[in-house]
Amino acid sequence: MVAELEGLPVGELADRLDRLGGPEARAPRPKRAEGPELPELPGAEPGKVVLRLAPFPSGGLHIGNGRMLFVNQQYRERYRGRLLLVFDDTVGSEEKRVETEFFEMILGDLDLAGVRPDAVLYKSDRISSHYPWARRVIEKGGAYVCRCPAELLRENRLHGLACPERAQVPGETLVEWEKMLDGSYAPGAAVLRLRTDLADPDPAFRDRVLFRISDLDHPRVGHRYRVWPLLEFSWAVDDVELGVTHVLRGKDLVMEDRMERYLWDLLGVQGPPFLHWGILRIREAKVSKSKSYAEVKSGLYDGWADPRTWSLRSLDRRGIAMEALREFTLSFGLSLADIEVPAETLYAENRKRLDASTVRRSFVAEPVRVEVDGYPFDLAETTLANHPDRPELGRRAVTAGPEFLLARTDLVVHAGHEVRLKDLVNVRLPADIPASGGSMRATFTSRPNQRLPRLQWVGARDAVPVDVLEIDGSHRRGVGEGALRAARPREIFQFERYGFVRVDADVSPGDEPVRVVFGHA
RNA sequence: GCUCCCGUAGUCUAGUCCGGUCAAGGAUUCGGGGCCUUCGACCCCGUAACGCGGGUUCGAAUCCCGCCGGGAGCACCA
Repeated sequence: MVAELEGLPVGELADRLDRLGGPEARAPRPKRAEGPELPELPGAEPGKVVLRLAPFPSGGLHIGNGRMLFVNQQYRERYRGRLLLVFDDTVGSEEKRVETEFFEMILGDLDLAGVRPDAVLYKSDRISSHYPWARRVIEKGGAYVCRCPAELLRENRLHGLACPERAQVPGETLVEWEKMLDGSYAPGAAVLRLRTDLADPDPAFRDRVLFRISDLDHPRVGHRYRVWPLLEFSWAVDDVELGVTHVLRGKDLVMEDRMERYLWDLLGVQGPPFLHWGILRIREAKVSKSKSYAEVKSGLYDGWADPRTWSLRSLDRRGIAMEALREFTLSFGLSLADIEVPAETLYAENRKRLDASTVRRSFVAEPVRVEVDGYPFDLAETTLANHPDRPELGRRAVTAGPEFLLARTDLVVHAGHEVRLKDLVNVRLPADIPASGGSMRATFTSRPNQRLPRLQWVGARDAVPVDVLEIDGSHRRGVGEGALRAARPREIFQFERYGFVRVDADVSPGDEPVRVVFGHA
């Protein structure tokens, strides 16, 4: 019997089942719900969770930082925990410098994102408390002072070779460590290295550097310290001293987990567990932080809110709600896979929020002037609904014909055919369409609504120039209906058949052109 | 090269730890239809996936082995 059934197509099997047990045997399967949002944190107790955000102040926050922001925020809310903002402002390097303006900027970005930390701390204030930990590690024989040049150190690490100083006993190391601190060594002349295992299969983990000497001027603490901890060591200290209960960070930092744990084991202290997520990229956002930085600094970009930066503030400027960004970001869970997502997914999330509440306006890009012969005199003006499905959003009066501005691209597509000026009248277009900025004539045909291609129009007598800043940083010139003269800063509109736009924050009523930023279709 | 991580439809994701209820769910995209005087929204329908090869098992997306593919790390940056 079984053998007979095997190999039958599914449909056939279903038929036989129906004959055997009827519909009862094939009850519709219950729909499974969507999965839970984020997994529980190991050992998390409500009210006792302490999380930390650790941005490096070398630029504004961008869309890629969103995951760190919203995941931490989400858990903080779930467990009613504390969220510490700890600026990871050790000196950095020549290429990666701490800059004063970014402390304020990041605070602003967090506020924009709706993330309000319970405390704001600076790593640069905590350096002196890292020194005793260094001593303890040295005393345990866990570290040595290495005077190899950086390149040699790197080379040796790759080949698993020890440098002569690796043989130091703690007493000797302590002496050398003091010399590092008292200025006997120049920057680059000596470092404190962890003693792991040079045969460790992971070359990245072999005798990593714990402290180095730098005399870069720090914007907050100046030259107060010349011996600076590296990220892994500083967090091994601070995650414990600040009472952090869970470390949630991107998987680019997994090796740092191992470093922290190694140090904790060495010193016999207990540290928090780590959770990671993979790298999230937006397909359209080829964000290179250093490129954005350079372009903003050089003035090529329109500041940190330039759409090309994909910074949080640029998304806000485009009318993308941080709440939509949060939903979007959280929808990826804590997957460790590296993913690339089209921006459309974010736009879809935003559109859901915007569509119902956003009023419609008429806008035409790169217009051609069209005079309609035989246009009805009584239709010099009309009123239009602010929203097609929501009468409660009201109506506005608009100036109509006989002179219109229409998009050249629309005209070209329908040249020689009859079209409908949306919500107004039907006209026949000639075969020849002039360049944008030119003028032409069309012929009125009828008034009733017909199933004709619909064209967006702006009445020429009351048109207002509009400048749309596009996502690629270019500016598109066009005209909008007169009602846009009253546009308020940061107001969001849907330009019908064009997309959602947001009025720039520094626009005053009456400004021409009206400057708006394109959000998405 | 070495180490670690990851491979479910076009793109994300749920399911994988604890094998059967997965004839694989959701989102987005795409296609078709409906409705509305937007190419938008909404409603309905549809296309479409367990990387490959072995093994264990009555039974594998799930466990084991091998391969292939992708990513990250190997800084005196964070």
